[in-house]
Parts: sequence; C-alpha cells; structure tokens
Amino acid sequence: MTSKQSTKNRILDAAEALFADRGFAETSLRTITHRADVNLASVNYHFGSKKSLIQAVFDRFLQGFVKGLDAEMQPLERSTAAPSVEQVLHTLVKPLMTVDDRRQHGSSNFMKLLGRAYAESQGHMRRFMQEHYAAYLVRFTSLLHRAAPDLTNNEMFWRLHFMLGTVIFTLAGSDALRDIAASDFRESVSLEQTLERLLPFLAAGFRAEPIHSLKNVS
Amino acid sequence: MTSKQSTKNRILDAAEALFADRGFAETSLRTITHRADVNLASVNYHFGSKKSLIQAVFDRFLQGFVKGLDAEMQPLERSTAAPSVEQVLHTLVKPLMTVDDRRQHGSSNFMKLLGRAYAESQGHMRRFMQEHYAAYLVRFTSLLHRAAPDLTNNEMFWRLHFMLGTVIFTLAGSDALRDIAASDFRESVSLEQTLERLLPFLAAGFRAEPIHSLKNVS
DNA sequence: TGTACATCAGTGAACGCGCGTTCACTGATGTAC
DNA sequence: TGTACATCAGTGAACGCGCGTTCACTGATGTAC
Repeated sequence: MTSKQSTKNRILDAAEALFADRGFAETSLRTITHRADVNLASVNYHFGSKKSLIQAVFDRFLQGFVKGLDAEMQPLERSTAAPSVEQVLHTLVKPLMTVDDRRQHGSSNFMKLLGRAYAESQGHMRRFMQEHYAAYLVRFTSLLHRAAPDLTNNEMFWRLHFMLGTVIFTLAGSDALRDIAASDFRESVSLEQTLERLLPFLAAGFRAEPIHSLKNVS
Repeated sequence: MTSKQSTKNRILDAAEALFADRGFAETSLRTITHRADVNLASVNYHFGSKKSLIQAVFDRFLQGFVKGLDAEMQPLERSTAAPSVEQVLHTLVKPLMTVDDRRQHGSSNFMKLLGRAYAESQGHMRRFMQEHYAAYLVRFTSLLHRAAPDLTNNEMFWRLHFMLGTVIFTLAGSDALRDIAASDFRESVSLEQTLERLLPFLAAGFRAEPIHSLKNVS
C-alpha cells in the first residue's frame, strides 16, 4: 500500500526536477527511473507514455498553484471596492511561496516548466493549459481590469503578457540570479524578497502611460 | 565557388530557424540537412559537430546584433549629458529591427535562441556569451547607471534582469502574441509597434520606487 | 474456513528506431615544375 | 602547354548507441462461492 502510491509519486518527483533542470526531450525515462529508484517499465505502466508523464507533472503543479490563487482572489472578487494593481499582483505571492515550501526550488521549477511549455513547438502543452486553467486567467484579468479601468483591452492584453514574461523568466532563473546577487552584493535573497522586488516593477510598468501614437489604435 | 559558401550558409539558415522553432535537442541533423537540401555528413564536414553548429548559429546572430548596438550606444557614450532611460532602452530597437529585416522572424528567432541558451542546463552557451559579449552588457549597464544614478547597484542588477526577461519572453513569443492580437483586436502589429509598447512599460518599471523594506539591504 | 480465480503493482529483457558521427571515396579546382 | 600531385567541398553508406515502448512474466492481495 505504501509503496503503491510512492512509486507513482517518486516518478513524479524525479521527473519534475529533471524536466525543469534539463527540459523534456533532454531527459530520458532511464534517467528519471534511475533517480526515482524504480523500474524503467513502471513509467509506462503508471502513466502510459512519456508524454502523459509530462502532462501529469504539469497538472500536479498547476492544481496546487491555482488552489492557492483561487483563495487569494476570492476576497478581492467579493469586495465592491476596486482593488489596487498591487493587491491584484499580490494574489500570486502566497501561492508561489506555497509551491516553494512543498519542495526545494518549487517555484523555480514551476516557472521553468511553464517557460518550457510556452516555448514548445507543438503547443499541445499550451492547449492543455488553455483548456483546464483558462478560467483562472479570466478571473485574474478581470480583477486587473477593475484595478485599471482606463486601460484598453488591447493594451491590457500586451501588458499582461509583459508581466507574465517578467515573472516566468525571473523566477525560472532565480536560482542563478540569487547566487550571483548573493556573491556580488553579499545579500542572501529569499523568494519572498525577489517577489517583493518584482511587484513594484510590474505595477509601475503596468500603469505606465502608453505612448501616444499607439493609444488610439483599434 | 558560389556553392562553397552557400552550403555552409544554407546549413546555418536552416539550423537557425529549426533551433528557434523546436529547440536544440529536438532538432536532428537529418532534419536540418534535409531542409537545407545538403548532405547529412556536410554538417560535420563544415562545423565538426552539432555542438559547434549551435555555437556558430549563435555567433552569427550576436555579431550582427552587437554591431548595431555598438553604433547606437556610441553617441550616448560620447555625450557629456546623461541619457534618459528611454534613450538607453531605445538603443536596442534598431539593432533588433535590422536582425528582423535580414530574415523572416529574425528577432523572434534570436530571442528564442537567447531564451533557450539561458535555460540550458549545462550553461556552456551562457559561458560562451559571457566570454565574448560581456563588454556590451557592461557598456549598456553603465549607460543605465548614468540615466538613473540613484538606483543602487543591487537594485540595478535585478531590474536589468527583469527587463531582459520581459524583452526575451515577449519577442520570443511575439509571433503567437501578434497573431492573437491581430485576430482579437483586428490590429496588425509590427515588431516596431511591439517594441514601442514594451519601452514605456520597461522604463516605468525601471524607474519605480523600490519598496522600503528592501531599500537599505546590503 | 478453504479454494479458485481475478486484479494489480511491478519486473527484466528485448524490440525497432532515429540519432550523431565516421570513413573511404569522388570529382573539381589549384599549384609546381 | 602538359603532367603530376595536392587541396578541397561534398557524398553515400555504415557504425554503435541510447532512446521510448512492449511483452511475457511474477508474486502479493482481494473477492466469490
């Protein structure tokens, strides 16, 4: 009974770390099963294929994250007062920290996986996310809309993706950046501090005056 | 004579597009040589190995880019007056547009390659860039320092990477984003317009007031 | 309570396949005398 | 001008290797009568 569950989870744990570290194609099932100390064939027994394993790793991550995000967004959604941009962005902090608490480099791995999924050529990972998690993006977007009602839909769309890029890229590389920062500035940096550095940057960028020539397009 | 040069360049052209599209490991030499319509063995004849081909693709891109960047930075460096943040960021625009002019999706491919190089596990691509192109980053950073002398070195470091992430992520995915924007908002978007949207976002983020609790660290 | 059968997690070895690389070779062009 | 040799770009076929997947199998646990 104990080993029943743990084989499946040991595979997921090993795959998660290795995928984030090296990428999907660069990580072989032999490497994963060796790291997890399970039989090679058990991946196909439990998950059916490497592709399905990738999706399972992803799903486990996202489910944990959006559960936290949901809890953070609800109070803002229920309130009649419009939230501030900072408040909306702050809904991401706790869920990311929770992901980080549950395992080493959790948020970094999570963002690396997101980045890789984004960069994927076939895009079947993107489609999977679209289908299963689009509702959360819609809720987050409409909160941002209430926080900054003057921004056009178009400008909103772009700035949302600018912010997404900044967060994914920074957190994905945050291990390396924190090491460099620690040695150059003798400053030890926690995930929370990195997020606290990010938020003012994002909020100010999000609120920036669009340049005039583009303001009236569309 | 004509075919001498063109075999090598046809390989570089095909590899560049395929690497950006699918990644390094996911692209086989058979795919590259088929696309380039050259013999499989000619990659190893001209470049020695797949690894060297990757580096050659990279080098060709970066050399073109930094040549343009150098030309843009020089006037700002020669002037005794401090440049504005916008002026410094604007040095990137023309070099990126030139890269884009020279081939289809040039800047997008360039950013995808940069992103992939960044995400690489072994980091030998990062080391290569560090060795050959660090001087340009130093010059760019010191221009930013003159534009925003009040920012601490530490804060500077982080915001530089925030901006880097936003640019790389946005331009790498810009093909997809532009398609969505075009269909959702009936707006056709050029690279120049995307960069004009990015710059105010970046400049405002870069200038944002850091939150107090982190201001005095280090 | 005892027996027969079904289900399930896991295993070890082998499968065919696509990969990067190598090698002996060709044929065109350039160079020396 | 003619011949011998060197250099060079490119070729076709084969190499061994690691890959994801498959398959027949084991042994433990659960279920039916």
